[in-house]
Amino acid sequence: MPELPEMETYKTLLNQKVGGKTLTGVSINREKSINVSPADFVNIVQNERIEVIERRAKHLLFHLKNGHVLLVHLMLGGRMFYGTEQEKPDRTVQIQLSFGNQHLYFIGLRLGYLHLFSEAEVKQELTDLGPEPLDANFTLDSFLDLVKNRRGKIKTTLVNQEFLSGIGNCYSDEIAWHAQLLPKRKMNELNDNEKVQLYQSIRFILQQAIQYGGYMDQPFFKGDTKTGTYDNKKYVYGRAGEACKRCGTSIVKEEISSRKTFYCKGCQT
DNA sequence: AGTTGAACCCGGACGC
DNA sequence: TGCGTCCGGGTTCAAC
Repeated sequence: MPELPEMETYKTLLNQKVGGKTLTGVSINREKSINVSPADFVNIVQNERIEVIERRAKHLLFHLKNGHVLLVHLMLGGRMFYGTEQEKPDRTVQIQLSFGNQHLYFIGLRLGYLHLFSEAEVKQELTDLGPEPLDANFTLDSFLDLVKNRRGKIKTTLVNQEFLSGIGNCYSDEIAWHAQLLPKRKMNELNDNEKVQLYQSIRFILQQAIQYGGYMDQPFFKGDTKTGTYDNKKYVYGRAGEACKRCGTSIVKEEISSRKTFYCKGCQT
């Protein structure tokens, strides 16, 4: 499931591919994926130019010239592909946005969606999100302040979108491993050094994952070599039974707060 | 404030 | 090849 680094990668590539382009066609194959009637959706979106694509947490915002915004959340299993009819993967397409003979395909949307809002409405939709962990304003001091009243586990706190936005199941494990902390440790039981380390690991892991194009291994377009190269860089997530890259101990998989969690018993404490 | 559990959704993996 | 069954998992919401 795409998290911050995956959406950041999509954002960069989308701006290159469709930023400034005009939507020539819209095809809605699954009405549940949108929040207005298909007719209204087409009326507002068709022949409109996409000015810029922005990311907020795990969402993407397609800003249209007419002031409307397409708010995308891929949730689980959702993905996008850009290319011609021939290049598109052999998968069910829920929504298709066309730019001449090139199309942006939304695939695997189940709980994921493409909602149409005004600028004011979209702002309202995103009000409950916590800070962006990679924002320049998100300093060590602001992190320590944020953590002050937290008593939950590292794992559940990191994936809480109201605490920090954009971190999901995969990167919370990667961050805890990098910080050498057990995911089930309580926030309020961390000492100052551990809190500082956690902050630094959040920034490091997310930045590194973006640099490697995230871990979604399906290409965004034909010939895409950027997307998904973090997949074989992963330290713990999905590596149960494999050797820890730091100490060699076998990585374990355990359910923590009803979430699949991976960590190393050898070097995380 | 934290935790748990259910509901949402359906493509695709799996079993026979 | 085909049919039935069940899983995954971010988010929301209710209950404790």
